[in-house]
Amino acid sequence: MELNGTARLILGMISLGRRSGYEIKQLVSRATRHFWPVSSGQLYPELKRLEQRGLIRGEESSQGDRARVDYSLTPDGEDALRQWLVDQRELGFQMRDEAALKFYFAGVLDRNEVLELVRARRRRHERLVEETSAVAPEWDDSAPFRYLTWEYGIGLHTWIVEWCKRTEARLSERTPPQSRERGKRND
Amino acid sequence: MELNGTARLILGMISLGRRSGYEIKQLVSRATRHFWPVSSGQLYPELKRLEQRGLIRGEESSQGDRARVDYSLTPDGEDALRQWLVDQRELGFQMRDEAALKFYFAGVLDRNEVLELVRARRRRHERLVEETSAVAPEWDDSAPFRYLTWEYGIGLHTWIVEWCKRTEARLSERTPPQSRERGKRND
DNA sequence: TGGCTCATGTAAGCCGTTACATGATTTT
DNA sequence: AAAATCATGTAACGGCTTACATGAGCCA
Repeated sequence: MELNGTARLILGMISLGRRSGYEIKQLVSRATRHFWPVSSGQLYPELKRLEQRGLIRGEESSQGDRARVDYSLTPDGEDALRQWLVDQRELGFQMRDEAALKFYFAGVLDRNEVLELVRARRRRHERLVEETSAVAPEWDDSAPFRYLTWEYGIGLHTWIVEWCKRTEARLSERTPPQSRERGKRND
Repeated sequence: MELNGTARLILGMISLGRRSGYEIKQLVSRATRHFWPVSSGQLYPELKRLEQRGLIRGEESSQGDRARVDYSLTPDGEDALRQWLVDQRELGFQMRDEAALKFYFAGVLDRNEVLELVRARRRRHERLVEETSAVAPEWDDSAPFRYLTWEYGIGLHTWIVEWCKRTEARLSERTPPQSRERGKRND
């Protein structure tokens, strides 16, 4: 009973209340996008597969207006979700951070180029903080996890912004513009 | 002249000095693994491709002992690397954080299960901090980026550990063990 | 001699992104 | 009337992981 990433997301999202594929996408873009993205190319086929496996059930909910299908968890689906949530195996964690990689190789660059790189990195996370701030959920005593997750996102990216500021300062105060020639190696 | 993720990594790694595939893997596992991983299944074929594209050049360097190939950048390779480094397009950034996703859906769990989840998350990042601490590079005035990147990793994961501690405290101090029945929805 | 590290690969398969397609309905 | 949003998909492709394979030297 293995669930891929998209399946986990779907089951979880539906456990928050019956939802259509489209609504899941919206909620993802407001809430989990930055630590668990999904694309329609993955979402809709996976909804079909989960229905065939009997973990979710879809019903037409087009009340007069647009055609659409709302899904809800079956008992098997609730079990599968729970099983995953309490699964003791190692929690997956991966990051792909192009700015960090570039920075690691920044020895090839001159001082201004490095600074520009760090500034771009800072802007990126400032934007992430802004975007996240814009979708603040209201506090709900019975469901604190949305809010705490939102706070986590804000805090994490704010920390990165601060790191960028400190690094910019350190790189700026460092001696004269010693632009090391290109191609020079240092093993 | 597009470079995929692995190609960027390879060019950068080789710019730090001529290296074999195996050495690149080692350096990755010590330095970039957490924000830019690579597997041999991707690495070795990509080395061949980059050589065919004329961006790197490999020579046998088996001095008596084992067979191995050391690669160095060609002028075209240096250009390609530089082009990527100063490229102004949006810097890629993605995270896949299973613990964060589980936490978002933690309404399904009872209080102790949530606490266990957060603790597992904390342990994960404590381990990351330890692992990173274990591979501290020495400071090098002419190449500060390795060190600064290392520090970044330590700082980031430490921040996450602290967030977990705060969250554990908040969840613990919160009222009596109100284990909400399963299956209950809150839309 | 058995196991570990060095060193380089291949094959299968999943997973996910991108881009495209369609059509209805609401808004400007 | 045009444009944006709602809503659901499909096809192609790339990238990456996993697992396996091989063989040579090193160390106990």
